[in-house]
Amino acid sequence: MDEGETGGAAQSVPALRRAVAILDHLAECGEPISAARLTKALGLPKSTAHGLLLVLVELDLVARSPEGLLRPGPRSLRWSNAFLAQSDLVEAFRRQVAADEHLSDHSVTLSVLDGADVVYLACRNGAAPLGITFRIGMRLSAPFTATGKAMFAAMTEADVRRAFPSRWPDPLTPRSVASLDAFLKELEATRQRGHSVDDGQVRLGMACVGAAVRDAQGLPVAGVALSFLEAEASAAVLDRFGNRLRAIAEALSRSLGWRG
Amino acid sequence: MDEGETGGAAQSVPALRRAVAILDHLAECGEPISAARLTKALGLPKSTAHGLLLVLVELDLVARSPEGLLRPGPRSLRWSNAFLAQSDLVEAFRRQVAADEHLSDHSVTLSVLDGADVVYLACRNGAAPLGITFRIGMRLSAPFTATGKAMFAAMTEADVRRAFPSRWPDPLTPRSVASLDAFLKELEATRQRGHSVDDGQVRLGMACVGAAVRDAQGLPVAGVALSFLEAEASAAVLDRFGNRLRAIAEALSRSLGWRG
DNA sequence: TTTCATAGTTCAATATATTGAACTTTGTTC
DNA sequence: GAACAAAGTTCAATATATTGAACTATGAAA
Repeated sequence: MDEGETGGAAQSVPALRRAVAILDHLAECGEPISAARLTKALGLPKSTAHGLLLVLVELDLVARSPEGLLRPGPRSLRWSNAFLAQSDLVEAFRRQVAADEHLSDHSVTLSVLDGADVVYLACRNGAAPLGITFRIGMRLSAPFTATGKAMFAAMTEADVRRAFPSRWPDPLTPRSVASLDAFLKELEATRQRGHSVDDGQVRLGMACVGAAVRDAQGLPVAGVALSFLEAEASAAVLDRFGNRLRAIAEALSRSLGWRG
Repeated sequence: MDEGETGGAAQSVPALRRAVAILDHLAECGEPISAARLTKALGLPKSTAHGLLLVLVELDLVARSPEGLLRPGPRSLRWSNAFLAQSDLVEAFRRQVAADEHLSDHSVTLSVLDGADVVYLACRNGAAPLGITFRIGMRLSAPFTATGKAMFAAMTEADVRRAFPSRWPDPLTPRSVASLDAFLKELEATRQRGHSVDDGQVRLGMACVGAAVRDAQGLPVAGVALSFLEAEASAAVLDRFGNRLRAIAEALSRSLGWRG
């Protein structure tokens, strides 16, 4: 999901770009925000924002409270549901997870990289009170997650460096890997081990193992992970489930045409 | 989620409206489609569609395959996740379902009405092989679903008739209620019974009970339902869980400010 | 290979969206 | 209640998006 180039004649469609910027901002904000704050934050002319927001509200992309506060509306649900329904990867993951009884008590997730974040595309939450519930569409800083680590471990160092051109993401816990250099060392260990490990980098008390899913060209296009309470995550357990996960990742990779 | 009015000065923002129409069509289509077919289906000028699609692809709202086929892209995930994260109703449902051990083996769903469909906002799928997996964002014709029946039973006959001005939705199974008049009779039975019942109208072999969630004004804003294999859905079971569900719907309604 | 139809791409004249400025409404302070 | 600042709304001149027509590329049929 790179910042793509338009190719050929440059197209602008500024209304659409601004609508997307508005929706992204509302999503990142995490709480309702006034039109004035939104307009200032995005540097839009008042009139433009006014017109755009009227239509965004009409189209159910934005919801306006009686007090005039704005938050995302429900329209995007139909598109995101359609995206997931038409994803071969998600379908393969859902099938694989439904069929695997070894994983039944644990949280299993599938995510992809989007810039410096992972985005969760499918989640099967287990019963353990991890203190975190994975949600489809949820984003986390990639270097701290088992899925992110697994995907980056399958890339060149140059590609990893390119993903983090400026400041390192804010840590999620005191255990979150603190720098790019330390991250590169972890990735080497991940490659040696065959699967990735998050030992409390996303959430204290939670441990995860992860593995990368590859496409037909061998590029890492997704990561799968399994999460545990830290108390049950002995080295033997992590290894056992790490291997299980690698097998799943391989099965998914093969369904995407990988022939490694 | 009515077709809202713009209020005040009419705003057009046609690029945005057309982008939304494109995304809706891709979502409804259910499979990848060529730009030419999409353009013809929506009656757009070729040039306009061309430009819009270039930008939609650039913004990750649409994905284009190497063969030029179009399908929804991943961008909407962040907005739909934000919408769900900021919904008091969804939050209350998630909390309620997580806390209720009576429901643990069954599929529990929360949906809202959108025109003649219900849209699922939250789903906790159980272990039973219902032959259907509820997904967030998924839509079904409302009259056949337990949640739809529950919501319509809490409306006036005029409002129900207004929701179905033209042809009756295509049945999902041979048991799907066949007409508006038959539906109105079902709604009367639902009101008498206190909860709704779908006895194979969505999927043969699956039975559901449902109840409506009301807002502070007493209007039905959502429905909750519990699904079973038909083989386990004796009248006693349906009644027991119907009552359980009504209690859940009441708790949710109260969290939305209902004081009935 | 040629022909033809369809799909995709480019471009500038025309249509209309954008937005600065003015106005109105709302909320706060004195 | 008056004064003031900020938020929200309107409107037409200006900027630019839209799109018909022309062109290019692709695929199928003969």
